[in-house]
Amino acid sequence: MKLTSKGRYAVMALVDIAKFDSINPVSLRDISLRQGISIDYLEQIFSKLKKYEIVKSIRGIQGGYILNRKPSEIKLNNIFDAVDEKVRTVQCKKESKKSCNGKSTKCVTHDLWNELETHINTFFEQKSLEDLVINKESRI
Amino acid sequence: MKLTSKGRYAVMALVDIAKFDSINPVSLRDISLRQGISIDYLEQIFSKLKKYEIVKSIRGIQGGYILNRKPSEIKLNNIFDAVDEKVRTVQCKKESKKSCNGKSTKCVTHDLWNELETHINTFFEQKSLEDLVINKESRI
DNA sequence: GCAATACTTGACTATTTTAGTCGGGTTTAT
DNA sequence: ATAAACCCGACTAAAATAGTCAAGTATTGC
Repeated sequence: MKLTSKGRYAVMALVDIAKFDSINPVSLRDISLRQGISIDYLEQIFSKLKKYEIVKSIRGIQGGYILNRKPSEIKLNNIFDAVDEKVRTVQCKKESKKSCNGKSTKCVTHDLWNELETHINTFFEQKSLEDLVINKESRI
Repeated sequence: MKLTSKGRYAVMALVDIAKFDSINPVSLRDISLRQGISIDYLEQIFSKLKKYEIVKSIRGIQGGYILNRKPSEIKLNNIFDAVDEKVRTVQCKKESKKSCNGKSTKCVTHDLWNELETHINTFFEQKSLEDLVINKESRI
């Protein structure tokens, strides 16, 4: 069980924007410099964040990204959803399908994973970008 | 973010033992047949479970594994710890070390990951093997 | 004793995922 | 025009995962 860097970077980058400027767009170049993440990788990440309407892009010189909503309205689960970093509820293997998708006999662990997923998601749903920004005054 | 099959299999196998027999050892062969997990892979997993004293082994014919503690005393986090499936608190990269391990300026996300880790672990600490066995009466 | 069952150990391998890189665009302010 | 910046899709290296394989050792039942 692990958290991958894509989700981590997404959070870091968004916190960076939230802290740095709430009006003018922030360029990936600046985020890259401040956070030590390659621009190319950031582009991948922001492409997804944009698709999920978490950020808006402004093209051309002086362009960059701005948050599409208030930090308090951007929950961590939105961010993780956007970058495909979801808790993987493991589906049952082909061979054990017969014992799993029947009516009454499901995998023992099936419910457990669902419950766990709910639990973790609840945590993420309650945490917003604002919570992270408020907690840490320091410029990174 | 995901759960790997090693942890999943470990839980499945232990639930299997807990359900099947609390006195006589259960062989990996039987678990393999019931759960559809290869014996070789189960061996790897049980080697770790044994090291962590979650199960006891009985060698020779009619041998197998038995639980070392009552199902109510085997918590999920014990199991995941045993098979190395831990929540990975991502440590900060070398490049950004300077901004992270200083006194007051830590990664924004640093605290977040710690908090998340605690949260997930709490969930696992509260869930025992017994909870899983009770919930599901069906033989898998 | 010996055969069969089952655990023990460690090396090996294939597949998948992750974490990026790279190249060639398009848009827009100045 | 040109430089800054976003856009997009393909590619790749490294690491993790999910297993396999082989050569044991211990125990029991006959």
